Amino acid sequence: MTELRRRGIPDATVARLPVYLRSLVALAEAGETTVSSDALAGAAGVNSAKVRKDLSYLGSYGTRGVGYDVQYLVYQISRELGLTQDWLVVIVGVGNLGHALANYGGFAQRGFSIAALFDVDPRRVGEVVAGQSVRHLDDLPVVVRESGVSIGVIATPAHAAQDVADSMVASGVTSILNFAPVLLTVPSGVDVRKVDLSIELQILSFHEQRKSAATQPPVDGVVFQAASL
Amino acid sequence: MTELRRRGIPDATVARLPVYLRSLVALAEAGETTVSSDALAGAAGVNSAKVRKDLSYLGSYGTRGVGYDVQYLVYQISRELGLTQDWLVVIVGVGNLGHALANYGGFAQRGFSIAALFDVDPRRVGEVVAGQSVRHLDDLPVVVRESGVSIGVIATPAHAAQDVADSMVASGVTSILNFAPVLLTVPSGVDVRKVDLSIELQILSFHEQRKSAATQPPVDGVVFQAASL
DNA sequence: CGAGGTTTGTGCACGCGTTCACAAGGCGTA
DNA sequence: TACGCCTTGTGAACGCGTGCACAAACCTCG
Repeated sequence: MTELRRRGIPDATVARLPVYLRSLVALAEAGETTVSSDALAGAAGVNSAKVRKDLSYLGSYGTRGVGYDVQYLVYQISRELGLTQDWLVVIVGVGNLGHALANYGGFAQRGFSIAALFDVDPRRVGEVVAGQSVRHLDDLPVVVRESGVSIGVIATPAHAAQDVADSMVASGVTSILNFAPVLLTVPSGVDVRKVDLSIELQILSFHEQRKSAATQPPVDGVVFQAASL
Repeated sequence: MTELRRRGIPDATVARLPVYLRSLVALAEAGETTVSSDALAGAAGVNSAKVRKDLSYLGSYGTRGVGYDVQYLVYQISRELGLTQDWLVVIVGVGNLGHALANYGGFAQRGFSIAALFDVDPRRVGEVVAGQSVRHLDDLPVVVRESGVSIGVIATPAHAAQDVADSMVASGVTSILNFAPVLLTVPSGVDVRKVDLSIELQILSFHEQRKSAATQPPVDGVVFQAASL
């Protein structure tokens, strides 16, 4: 922790780097060689000051009066995000979501390789999904250890997620992407990111309700109420 | 705009309310009648001060020295999130992800009903998914208008997403949940939430890289060791 | 070579969210 | 009723992220 000056990249910035990266790749494919912070901001949906400040955390890779070299920036962001190396990923739970994830092209595209797929349902074990034969969850520790898998994706029902996470962590997985609607408990040093479809919809519902409430006055009395659970 | 005191609920709080709700429902099913902010905080994975401050935005629903009534809090949060009414949802794109979303039980469970599924692929139109016959995207405006659909889910490839969003907005959809890896442009008044699997993995990759960088010097010191910390 | 135009990099102020810490208030018991 | 215990509700301080505004730096053109 001595010269970790450059390592102080804010989480908010890290979360935006992949967005910049995607925009930059698109620009590169469109034949653009340089891009200004303003143009990149437009493509990424943020303002230009934020782009410049974010990129400044990586170093001074721009040229005043000109902008940023697209290819070079693609490389620098990729390197910072660790995308210059391949990461091995295991997916546990080959239901509808697991299928979708296994077949999702965006993984391989960014250097994430699916090392193996797992399930506990005997009817699914052996099934071929995305070119891989689904293995039984019991094999997870062996695969993770022997292949050096570091990232695990949990696409199981909620009740199974914690056990799967424990098994992953015990086998050596240090980053987990969790799609199950439960709070995972993991040791410090293990990163967990959560994607919860139901929560996203509920947040939309909140804003949607405010919109309709805005069009008509706030009636005090109990007008109508639906199922209160 | 006079007594809109209660309407100033911070976004960060809104994003946590569904998490509290889920914990509270679980507590209710476990037979708990009251819960302290500390216990709820433990279940939701936050600290108790945050729970109390968040809940205070809804009103003073707790009892000092006792805690919160579980059932009552479930009702209040549900009401605030707009979950006491049913929301109609359309899903566009019935690929792997669309299938997963259509079959995801978490939707109906919280009062979200799938009004219709759409795709443009003639081979998919007519297919029955989750009890619904997939319709052609051309029918979207009619369905949205006639049924009063307010929420749209986009599970299409990136290149089709903006057109779908435009069509949704033109038909009356005012909230969009977007799974396509593109920035959607919509008129003000329309809410968009984005879920991007690839970005989540890249964020994990960033942290994963920092871990490995921390255990060995910048040069080739191949001293690999298991989970420290 | 100098002037003008353009764009980066960043110091600074502002605002939001988090956390602390404690007064206010309810409940049970004697 | 009075006392002690417990938990809420919230004022206030702190820290992080955002956005502004501008100096520094680079390019082009005359």
